[in-house]
Amino acid sequence: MSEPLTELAKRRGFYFQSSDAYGGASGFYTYGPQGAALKRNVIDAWRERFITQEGHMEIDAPTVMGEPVFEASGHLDTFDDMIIECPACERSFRADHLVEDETTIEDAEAMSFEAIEETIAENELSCPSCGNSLADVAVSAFNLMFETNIGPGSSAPGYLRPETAQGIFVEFPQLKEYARNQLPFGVAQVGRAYRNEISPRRSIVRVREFTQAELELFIDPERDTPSIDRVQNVTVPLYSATAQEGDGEVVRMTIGDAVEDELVEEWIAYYLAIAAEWYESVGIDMERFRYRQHRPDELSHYASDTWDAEVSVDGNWIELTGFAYRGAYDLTKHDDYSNEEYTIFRQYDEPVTVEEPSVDPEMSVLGPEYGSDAGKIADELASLAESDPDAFDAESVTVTVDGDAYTIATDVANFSRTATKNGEHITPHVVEPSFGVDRLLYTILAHNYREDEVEGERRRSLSLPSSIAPTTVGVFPLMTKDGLDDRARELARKLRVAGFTVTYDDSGQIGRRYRRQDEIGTPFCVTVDHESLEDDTVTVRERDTMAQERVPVDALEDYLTERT
RNA sequence: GCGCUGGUGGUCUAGUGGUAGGACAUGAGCUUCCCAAGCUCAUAGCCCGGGUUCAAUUCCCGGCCAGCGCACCA
Repeated sequence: MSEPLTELAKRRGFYFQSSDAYGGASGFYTYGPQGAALKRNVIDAWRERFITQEGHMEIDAPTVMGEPVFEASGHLDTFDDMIIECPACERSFRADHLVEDETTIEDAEAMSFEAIEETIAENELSCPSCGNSLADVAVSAFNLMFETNIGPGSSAPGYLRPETAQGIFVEFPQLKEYARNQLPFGVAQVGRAYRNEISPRRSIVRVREFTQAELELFIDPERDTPSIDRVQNVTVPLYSATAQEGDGEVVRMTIGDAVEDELVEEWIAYYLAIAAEWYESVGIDMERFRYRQHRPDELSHYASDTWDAEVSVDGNWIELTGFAYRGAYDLTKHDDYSNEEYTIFRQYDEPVTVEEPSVDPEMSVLGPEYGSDAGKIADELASLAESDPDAFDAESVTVTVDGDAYTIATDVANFSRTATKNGEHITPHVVEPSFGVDRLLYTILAHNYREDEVEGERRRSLSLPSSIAPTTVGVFPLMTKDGLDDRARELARKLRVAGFTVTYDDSGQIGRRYRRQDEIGTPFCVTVDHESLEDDTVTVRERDTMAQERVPVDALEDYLTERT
């Protein structure tokens, strides 16, 4: 499997088990110097493509939020699983799924623990695995969210966010101001999220603390369309839901055709296109890459179309990114649960006049005249305008408050049969590409890991793209004498000033130093030798081909810039 | 969470009821060399807790961690 990679990752400082000195903590990893640099470079590349080039904005929200946020988002329910464990075979199952599968109840998730237990007992449900009766077996809770308390005591429970997205949705009312109330606009966030996974697996592929890079694009579903024309010729490998059900296979087709055939929702399609190009640029092997559509049974209840970017590593497909059309779900929920409005005012091209009888009573008349009844009279006038607008054709109208009839002059009521509307409030729809950064790093390492033989010796290297390699250039003196090391140190300093990530190494034989850099994916090594002292040139050695080239020191910066 | 297998320097590993040996890597020195050469020296290890025992890294129990399967997750 991938032991050589895990071994290399630890030995060379990409990532390793966290707090090993205390026995380790399952599902937590520390990125070492190389890993942290690689991660930073990949995230920077992501920002450049998905934020800067798209003209979106980035925010940085807290990782802890209060319970009401997750009540609204649905995570408190959907991440709180009801588990039942069979006493005979000790397998555990989702109790709510069991009830849904075996009875006519369709929404067992909304039931209480007691109700689930009763239902299981009444229907004499048994273990799907061994058939043992599950009646009178207790249902226990397992919440995937890490819980904490905000402030002293337990009156204000909070949770570590299970996804970065809610930090964006929650702040929508403020964020829309920064977008000057104009759709579409995109808000991105790169940050940590936490899930108390039952069993973390496969080193950094499934962990309890991970980094997400998410983009939430807010659109007007009726007016906004993506620039498909700019990406229509991008070819992507699509594994559709229907293909998955039959014997279908991955089909390579252009984004233009995929949208034309209505295989992929057009906004999703746009992101599939730019993401495919981006994945390739950071070193994903596109021969081991596909976009897989969620089948209807795995779609989230709010998503109408979702595609995952998946890669094959060691023969297993792992998910890198989810591209989901989330509709109005998230904003509608927060609109309902909070005190704010999660809508955008969509202005009409032309103001429209609509039939909408209304009154605007002169309270400066009604108030002095009727005292404390004035408010109620105004309310009654409003109802009357709705129920019988024609009544206002007369000189006066009569309304009844608490059994007393009041006759009000029509012009005091300020009746109007029509209203002018300049627009309406709409709830934007959300398109969400959500990247798992740790899995991406794992894949980049796995897809670029090379083993070959050079003169009988095994050579291991990471063929990372220069743009994301932790170190860009290694600078070595051929020998530590005749001032070669001083010259090399000076060159290293100069290149650092020029903005390159440089490592200096004069330890041991030159070949050993090349190999060290090969293992951490450094694309270039520069060697200062005796010739350098005479004509100010150096040897540049390229990682993948091991080819060497003589380059004047003056031209070195340009040489490296062109190739990174 | 359940099951199986495992846990010895930074890495890979040998071995043992009387507290450990190698290789690689790393550091210093010699060598001064364009792809892990050689020599000398050095640094560094039995996952944690309990039990049995005169004595446990070794045997037993529990835990932690890892890989895999189931389940869970996307």
